[in-house]
Amino acid sequence: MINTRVAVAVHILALIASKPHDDLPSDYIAASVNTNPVVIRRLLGMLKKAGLIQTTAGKAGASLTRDPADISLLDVFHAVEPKESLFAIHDNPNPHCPVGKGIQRALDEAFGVAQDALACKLSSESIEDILHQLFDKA
Amino acid sequence: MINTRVAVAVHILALIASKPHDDLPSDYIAASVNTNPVVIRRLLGMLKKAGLIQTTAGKAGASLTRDPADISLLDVFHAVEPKESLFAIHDNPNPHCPVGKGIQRALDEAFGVAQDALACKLSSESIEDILHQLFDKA
DNA sequence: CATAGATGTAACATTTATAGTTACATCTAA
DNA sequence: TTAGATGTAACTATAAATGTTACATCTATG
Repeated sequence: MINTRVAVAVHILALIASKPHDDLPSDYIAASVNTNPVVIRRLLGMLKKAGLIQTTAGKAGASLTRDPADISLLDVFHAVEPKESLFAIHDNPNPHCPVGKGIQRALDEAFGVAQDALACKLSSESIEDILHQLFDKA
Repeated sequence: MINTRVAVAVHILALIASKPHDDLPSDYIAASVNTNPVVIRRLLGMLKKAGLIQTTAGKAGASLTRDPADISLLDVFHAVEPKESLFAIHDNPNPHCPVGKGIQRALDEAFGVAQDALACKLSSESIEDILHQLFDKA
């Protein structure tokens, strides 16, 4: 199971996007997410490093660097998840066994195909889509 | 990142499929995977519970219950990964915040789409495909 | 310019999942 | 009967995720 960072980061970005004219302190965001403000600031740091938001030390609030429609869930995923492989593969299979020798490459290939499909879908969903889900009455 | 159980389980099944006439003891499989035999037996237990293999207590070896072409990586995934959701979602977002109130449902929806795409690809790859990757010369 | 309130970040604590290990009851087959 | 397996419980070790405390530093304002 993938950690909650992706979910929380989307929550944060949706919150910022939903109040573009307010400066939301990390305490406020933390109250919405229901966690510690430092957890929020850590994630804001990662989102900033990924270029998705802008902040100023000492000054409350964070702002999106681009339109919510142009921030995909894949962007968010990559911002908060450093590992490039979704599936872990065991180390040091026996190189003297025909299966052990080639299994890592075979798994890389097979898992890669699946991961690409996941990434493709994530790249087609945006923060704006999340906002619509949140606020558009069915 | 997803645990190594899926990778190891595929390794195990490929090994069994590659030697259909041998009874491979868990010690042998463990030597190929490079881990402890009990780890292998645990995974064999899960694969058996999922109906992918057959074993007999006290008797060496496990056999596939169906053709390698009919065992998909999605089957393996579900056999060793009990959680139905790939992405974790944080608990107890603030219900008094408009974003907090609806975020879980929105994320469920968004992540579900991506997870379905992943599952689709995994279901289209079989143990037989892995064997081909391992043994067919390019 | 002092100060209240914010960010940025290090350091530590807690919890949980994963993986490895030991031990042993039980079964199979020779 | 006995050697060699499986099945499984129980314990250990390790790592990752999350929560928390503390504090340096910055911003804006009276």
